Amino acid sequence: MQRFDPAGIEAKWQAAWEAGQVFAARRDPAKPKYYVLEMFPYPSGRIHMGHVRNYTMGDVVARYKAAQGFSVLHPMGWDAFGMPAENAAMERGGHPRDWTYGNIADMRAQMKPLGLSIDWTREFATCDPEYYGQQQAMFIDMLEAGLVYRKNAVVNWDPVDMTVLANEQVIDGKGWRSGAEVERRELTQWFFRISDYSEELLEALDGLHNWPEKVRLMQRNWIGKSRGLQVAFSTVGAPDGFDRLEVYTTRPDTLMGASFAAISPDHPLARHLERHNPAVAEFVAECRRIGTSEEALEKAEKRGLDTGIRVRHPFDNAWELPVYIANFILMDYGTGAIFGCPAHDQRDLDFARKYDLPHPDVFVAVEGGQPVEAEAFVPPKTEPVRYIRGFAGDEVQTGEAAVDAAIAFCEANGVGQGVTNYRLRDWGISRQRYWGCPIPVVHCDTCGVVPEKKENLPIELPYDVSFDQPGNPLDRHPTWRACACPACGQPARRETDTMDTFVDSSWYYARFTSPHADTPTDPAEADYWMNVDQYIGGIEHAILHLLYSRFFARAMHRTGHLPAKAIEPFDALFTQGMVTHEIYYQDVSVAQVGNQAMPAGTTRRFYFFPEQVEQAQTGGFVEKGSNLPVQVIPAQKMSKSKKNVVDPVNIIRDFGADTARWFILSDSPPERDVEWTAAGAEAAFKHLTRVWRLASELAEGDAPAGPGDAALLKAMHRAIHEVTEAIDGFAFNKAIAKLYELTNTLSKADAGAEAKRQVMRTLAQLMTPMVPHLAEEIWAMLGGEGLVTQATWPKADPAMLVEDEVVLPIQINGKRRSEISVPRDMGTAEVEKLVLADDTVVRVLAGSAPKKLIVVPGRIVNVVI
RNA sequence: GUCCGUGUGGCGGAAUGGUAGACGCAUCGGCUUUAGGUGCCGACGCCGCAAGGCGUGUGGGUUCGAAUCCCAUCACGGACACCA
Repeated sequence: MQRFDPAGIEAKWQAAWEAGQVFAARRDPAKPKYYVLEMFPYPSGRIHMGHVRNYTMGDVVARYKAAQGFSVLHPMGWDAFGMPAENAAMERGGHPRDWTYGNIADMRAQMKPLGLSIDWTREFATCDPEYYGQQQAMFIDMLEAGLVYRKNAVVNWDPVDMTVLANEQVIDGKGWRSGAEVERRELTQWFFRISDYSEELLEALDGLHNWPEKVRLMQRNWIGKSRGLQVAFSTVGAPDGFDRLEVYTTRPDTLMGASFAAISPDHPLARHLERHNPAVAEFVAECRRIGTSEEALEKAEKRGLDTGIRVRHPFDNAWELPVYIANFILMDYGTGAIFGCPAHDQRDLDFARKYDLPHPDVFVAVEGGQPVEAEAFVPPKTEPVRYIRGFAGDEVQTGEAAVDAAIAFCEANGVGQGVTNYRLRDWGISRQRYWGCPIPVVHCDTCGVVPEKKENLPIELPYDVSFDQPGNPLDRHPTWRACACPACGQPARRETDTMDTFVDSSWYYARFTSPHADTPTDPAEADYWMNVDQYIGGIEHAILHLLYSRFFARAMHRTGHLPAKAIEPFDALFTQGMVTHEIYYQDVSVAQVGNQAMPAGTTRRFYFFPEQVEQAQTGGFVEKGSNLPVQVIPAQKMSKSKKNVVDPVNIIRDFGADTARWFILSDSPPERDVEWTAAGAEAAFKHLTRVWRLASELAEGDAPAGPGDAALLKAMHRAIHEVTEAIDGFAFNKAIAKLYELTNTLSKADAGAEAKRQVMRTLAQLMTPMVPHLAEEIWAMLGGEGLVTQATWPKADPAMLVEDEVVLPIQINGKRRSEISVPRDMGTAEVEKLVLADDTVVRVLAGSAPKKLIVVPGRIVNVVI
């Protein structure tokens, strides 16, 4: 007999699919459509197991929907702009464009052997001028629609490299290359008015029923709608023009517990003081060294500087509070100024302790008033508390009601007004980098900032740039900046900032519907294919990418590039877990590092790739060859620096794509992390080999009927039902478990060859979404018609799914002690009679009657004694 | 620090208010094979000779009944706006 030969089988069937153009998406008004999309990859150069997992899941859905009669769109492209290409150019020479397109070619070649049902004719990269030219056109439309504007914003500035740093490039407040202390610097930048859509983006979340609840919750918190009070404090001893300080608070009920006010280092008052007071200048400069990320600000030690300025409490002119500049106040949230209530806010309390400020209580717990000691008393907003310094005397209220009352009271007394505030900030898209989509505007001395004419698009990146010095090569280019003003025709200069790569990925899903149209989208195509019916990707994109895409779809609708139904572009979202692997290492003692002697006991850690180690007889792992033991760290996300990576190319070479697909789907639920293990991959291969062998044997057998035909067919219908249900519910691991069961049942069945062949063909159909090559091979072996890829999904016969007898477990006080077998539809009274006659029940009751007898028909019985 | 998740045998997991551990891996026993890191058959949560008891991170609660719902707590992971 022949051997199972995945390499031969896979090449053969991929060629057959290609020849039949089986995966070309066709607009067919007679059919329902289904658009499956996986988050497109960044072309780093190699595919990794995370890609294999993501695209295999999408492929299961795409193939399953096609079998159910949908006209399926399943495209692939490349998120191709970004910093790694520039870093590669700086480190190894070469050009970002060559590096990127080279990587795309490599990755496409690595991906194709997976046998994904992708329509490759729609492929594009975001760095194709054809793509980013349309993006520039939309930028101009958005500018004209008032969705784009310029304002000053802070960036991380590396004073040695003289370049802007991404947050990722700031490590412990220092530039990653230069090691210099990072400064904050203000630049004029381009922004999208996403905050205009705060309320709409928030409300529309309620309609996204097929998104994970956790993602909707994260977006809700990110948008951060809050109702609060904006209140003006009058100042004492402030410079001219600063006689009032506007403060925003979400807890106006604690206004009577104020003990200080604090402003952001970027607040106009701080800016003013900075110019006139060296102590303030020094402190503010120190604050700016923390960087721009919210995370860094929150984690930094809370510090403040007393400005000497005082503000009067709005309810008591004689009550003065000191004004601090504090490093933890964000200029972008509220008014950039707060009042501190240490008694009821932990951060304020820490601050008050540090600077020896009072902390008067406003409320106490209803039962047993608790004084503020080590911790601030912060009850949830819904818990009632007794106000001891409220606006209306002693009263018991929840925080929520007290906030409303406080706002009403302040408004009535002319002290401030209730305002709704959002945490969501406008989207800054300017990047001072080369490898991105040029922002299509022109700076003219006469006309100011003018959008480029659409007929001049795309504004293409120049190829002749150098990366031998830091900063944006577009700024240094000898000729690229020079252009004519689109308004007056006089000599003018191009904008040299490029767009955030998140812009590129905010509309690629729409472009896939008409990838080569000479407008951003083709209305007929977009109308047919949108929305994405199922979007699949990593949870790390839960907020930014998905929120930006939701905004961008609305902007595209407003500028006429998408139909109204597409303003929520992703009908269903699935967030997959990561692929992890154990880490192998040895700690080796070293006497010296470089030419420096190290103290005794100093060790260096060396990591090993999985293929460099093997399991020893003792159960531990050893390095191949040397047989020296290696230590093992439990599985973590695959990462090159820890060498816990497995190259999909090697797995496909050794076992075939079907094995890689089968294993990565089988071992964990899709939303959770999956650990790649060599043993698991081998087991998957063995199972597929077994299925193939079973099919080969059946292909040759004769066809007498057998006594077990009926039972086998019943098992088949049950499997059809269960596998279909599991795939619908994105439970691919369960679908595979059911396929194992059917395989086992089939191989042991006491049935005739004809029935077995029928079940094997159905098994092949059910396996098609996961292991399409093996399924085609079996289908062909057993005389299936055409390609199994194009066969209609099998249907379970409902009559075959019902069991006549059911086993009812009998619990005694909730613990299972016995069971009875009864006809499926037996009445409760009769079941009770049988239960009370059960040996175990009789013995335990010992003559007395049960306190209660609960019968859940068809499920369970509980006897309470 | 803030927001959001996850936690079940030796391991991945199944069961989402009703028999905890489906299915797979590992392990152990048996059979086949010239041989096998092959194939097939069987056992397999923990304690216990057994009867039986215990058991879903930890502590409490709701319920006839809790892995599942609620409260608290611990551990691990993701996001934090210029990584993609």
